[in-house]
Amino acid sequence: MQNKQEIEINTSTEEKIKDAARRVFMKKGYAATRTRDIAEESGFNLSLINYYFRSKEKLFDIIMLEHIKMFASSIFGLVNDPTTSLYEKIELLVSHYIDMLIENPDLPIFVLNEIKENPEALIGRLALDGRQGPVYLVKQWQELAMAGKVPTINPAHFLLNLMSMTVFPFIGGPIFRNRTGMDMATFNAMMEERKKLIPMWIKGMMAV
Amino acid sequence: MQNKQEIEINTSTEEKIKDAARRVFMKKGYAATRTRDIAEESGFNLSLINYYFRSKEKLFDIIMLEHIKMFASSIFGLVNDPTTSLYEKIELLVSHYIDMLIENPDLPIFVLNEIKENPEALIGRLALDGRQGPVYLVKQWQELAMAGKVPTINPAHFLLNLMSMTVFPFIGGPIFRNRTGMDMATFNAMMEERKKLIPMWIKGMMAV
DNA sequence: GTCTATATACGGATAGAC
DNA sequence: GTCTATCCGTATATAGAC
Repeated sequence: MQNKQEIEINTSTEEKIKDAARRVFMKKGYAATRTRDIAEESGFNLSLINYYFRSKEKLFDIIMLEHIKMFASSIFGLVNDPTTSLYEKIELLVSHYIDMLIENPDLPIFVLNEIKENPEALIGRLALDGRQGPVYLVKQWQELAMAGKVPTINPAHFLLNLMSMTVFPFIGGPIFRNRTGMDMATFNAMMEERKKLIPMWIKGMMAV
Repeated sequence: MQNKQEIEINTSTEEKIKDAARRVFMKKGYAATRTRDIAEESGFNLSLINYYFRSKEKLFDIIMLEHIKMFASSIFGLVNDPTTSLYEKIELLVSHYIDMLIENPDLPIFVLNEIKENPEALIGRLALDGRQGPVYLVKQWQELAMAGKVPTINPAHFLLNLMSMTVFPFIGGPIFRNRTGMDMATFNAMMEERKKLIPMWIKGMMAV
């Protein structure tokens, strides 16, 4: 009787509420979300949110932590893989992020916005999850730099460009689609194209 | 007596409340902002907000409209100037935006986030302000394309890249600075560098 | 125009029945 | 575990004095 409920997978009430909360928080942000919205979205009663999660804030914390992990830690293995070249890493990074962003287009603006509103509480966790120690990707860059195979400008520019070109189209997506009259399917196809284009452009920038 | 107050410039109570509201809304977003915060920030009494603006929402609308205009309409003349080349337009655009973003680093995430939460209400206005009719910048691009001087991929990619590389560093700025331990002055200096780098990179991408 | 005091509504959280 | 009913703090908005 007691261990029966431990076996349950993703259809438990608790999990359903979390799923609903994820959707509502993502759409409206923390402050604009009412626990009543989450209850309605989940199909369960308002009081169950407090029964399972104590408070709106605790529920939000759990979900936010999951998102931050999704953003950061999933790429840890990738950038530390000694068997792939720097260029291959760039290709894999871009491809990985674009896949994730097509699935969750609202994720970046949600995370970045909540971090902006509450930096102390959230950036600390993000750092925790970034793991310490040297990243293999950085080593590879430094080797290229010493060999004079890479421009002398601050390498952070390239990292910024990589993230910019990958992530920003999703953040500006709603406006962009509105201004160009582009539908979602065409937009996503364009993002798929960018999996190959972005590494190519970055490569071009990095050529001395 | 009646026309005296028309001459007042930016030090009226109304304007001070608007300034305060701009700051608080920008920092916390619409939902998380309390009219009390605005009152406190302005140095005036809570009730004056309703006296001058009827409601929190109306005050927000006014400010948001100003921001959207700032974003969109200030570049109208620039992209329609027949006397500058396409490349010069890119340089001017990047330079213009980076200046604005150094002044108002929180502006993009604020505007993009509020638009995401309330697209119907806000995107319509943005379109209004975008003015109709052909943009000279687009004509110049098409001429280059017909002359085969530009790659065959969707030109929207370049527009996206331009905006991405210009705007995104400010959106991701807090995280970026935290991860790299970079201070604000160094960050801004890096953004200044990008005024020259971004047009150069875009030019490289556009070469066939 | 600007303030104090207050009406009114809303949202998070809990008590308690089932 | 899940529901109904309700409490209570907080936030917007307004009435009315000065």
